[in-house]
Amino acid sequence: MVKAPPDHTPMAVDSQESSSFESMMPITSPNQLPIHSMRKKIIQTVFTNDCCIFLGETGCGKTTQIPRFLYEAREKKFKSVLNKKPHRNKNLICCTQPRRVAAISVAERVASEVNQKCGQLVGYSVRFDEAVTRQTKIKYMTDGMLLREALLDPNLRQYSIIILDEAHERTLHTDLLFGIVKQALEYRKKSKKNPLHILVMSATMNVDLFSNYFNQAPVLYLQGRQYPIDVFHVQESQTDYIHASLITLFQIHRSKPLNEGILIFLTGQDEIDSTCKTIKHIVASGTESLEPILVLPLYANMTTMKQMLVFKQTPMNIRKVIVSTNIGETSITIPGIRHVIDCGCVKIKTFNPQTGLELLQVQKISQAQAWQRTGRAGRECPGACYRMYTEEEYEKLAPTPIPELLRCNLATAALQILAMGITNISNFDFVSKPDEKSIAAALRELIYLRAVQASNDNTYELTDDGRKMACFPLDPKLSRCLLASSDLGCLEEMLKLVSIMSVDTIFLTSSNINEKMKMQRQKFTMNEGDHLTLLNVYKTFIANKKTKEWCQMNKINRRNLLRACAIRKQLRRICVELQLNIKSCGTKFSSVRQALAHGLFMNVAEYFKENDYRTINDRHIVKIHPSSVLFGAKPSLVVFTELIQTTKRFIRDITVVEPEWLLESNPDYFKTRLSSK
DNA sequence: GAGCACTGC
Repeated sequence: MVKAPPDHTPMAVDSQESSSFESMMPITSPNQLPIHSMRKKIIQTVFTNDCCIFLGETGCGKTTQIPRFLYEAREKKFKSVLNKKPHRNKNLICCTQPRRVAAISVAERVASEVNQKCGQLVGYSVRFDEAVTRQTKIKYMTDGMLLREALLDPNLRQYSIIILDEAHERTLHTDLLFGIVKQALEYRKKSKKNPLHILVMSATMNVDLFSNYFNQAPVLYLQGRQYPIDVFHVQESQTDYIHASLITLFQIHRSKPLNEGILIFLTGQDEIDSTCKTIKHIVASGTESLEPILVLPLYANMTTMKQMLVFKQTPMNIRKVIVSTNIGETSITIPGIRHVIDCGCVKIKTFNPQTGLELLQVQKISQAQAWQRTGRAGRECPGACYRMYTEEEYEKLAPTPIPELLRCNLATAALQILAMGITNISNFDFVSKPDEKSIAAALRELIYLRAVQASNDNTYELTDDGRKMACFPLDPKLSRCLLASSDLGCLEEMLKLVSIMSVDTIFLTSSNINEKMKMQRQKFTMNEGDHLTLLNVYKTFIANKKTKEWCQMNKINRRNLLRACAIRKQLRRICVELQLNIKSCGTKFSSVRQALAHGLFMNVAEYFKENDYRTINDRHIVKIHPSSVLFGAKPSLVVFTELIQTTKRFIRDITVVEPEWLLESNPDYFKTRLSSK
């Protein structure tokens, strides 16, 4: 059953998979896909095994075609044997995706291929959006959505086939699902009715890891359709990848036809904005007569309108150059790209459980990521990739990125695992097991938050509050804030605040942030700190009918604020279900700050000296982030949402608190820690 | 007086 892996040649990619924007591209008839020649083998492998692994690069059509194959094969079998269809709304086939847009757009595509509307036979389910009816048999969903369902039914009984797609990305949710579906598989095998089949789909890496995890599950290799991509490495190691990228860019620009688009991968907003400026400057300076270039930045914290510019067709006599973060790696597919320039680096957040510090830093990419970037050059036709690192340097890169589960705070994951009735986290069957210290740190945090209590033998159980906290799609610290605000009579305010804290920054930032903009911002400033300031923005946004004009005038990211509104609605519904005390405190904001202190009491810093603060928990010396409204002020005691190290250690989103609040809410914790009093 | 990558429930 196992075939030899294909050569690791440049990947081929087409428009069959991922991203909502691809519907703009010409659709290839699915019958042309090479995967159809393997149909029989695919069906046989899935139905004769509990679990199997399919490997295939993007573009082999596995995401769109395989669920359909399996559905059709099963229908045929049922019709011939029983002459009737399986039960309604059971025996679903689901296929998980790490991203919402992928789940939705693939579902829409497959629905149209069977000449139906989305939500009939083929549907999707993502947060805030669902197209599923009683007729639905094939359901595309985000991995996080299936994880939510697993909290209600850990055995996932409405599914007969579960496909974990894009498993190589090793997202937190997919990794947790590995353990959950494995357990469900064993349970359903024992119960002997309603058998479950698991299918893991991945790019060509981690084969042994996945196969071994599922007791030597068989592996099937799927051939992709390949557009060749030429890969070039620099001859000598580069110290300045931006400079190297610029030189490469202009070499391509001088020698290649203008209709061939160029995609440059860099690491962050500042770097991208300044590089775009430099490119424009070089072209405009006219020291060398160059053909015109349209330079467009691309990163997540831009308005949707600005992001959409990269999809626009460029006139024939202008070169399109996109300078992007790794949002351009998987999330957004840009048409017309023939050349990729890869700086070899990525900005990534890591968490150190020992120190509780989050680090946001530039790191080298993995080999897998290098190929993912390379693949972006050949989505429509042959292309080229220019790597700003030597071949030797490439060989030294880690083969795959570190799974998210191994580099994040595990508190939320631990709470979810406990909520599914698994009392010993260390016994949870992780694909890649996190450090015992990380698990211990997460449990300690949950105990402090009174979500969990230790019973004997290394086992833990949820408290009543913990069960409630697990219902919220939030960091447990924020769930605690909600419960506290219910007691303090300010849940309405906290719902708004927690929702804003769940989205990216609502302020538009750019390098040309001017004084006028700062003045606009100051209108919202509350002296008690950033949290009440954010709440103020939210309220003013609502009072101004959520209009685009108001957002533009105040340099507010409307997309993120609207998202916060949707989150608030969802959280409020959960509060109603949990019968919390939904009240407003009016203008008595001190209760909001007190409720914040109840959830964020592990994030407290006291004034130390000059511009330095010291955290109560681990005695780190930190500074107030310049984006804070309290920057420059020196309150003696604050709580903060986030402690992150970039160039320095910063605390972000800060509120002034009173020592009494802390002592009253968690006397044991603070008795020994607070130096004042 | 610095400047946050990307997902997801």
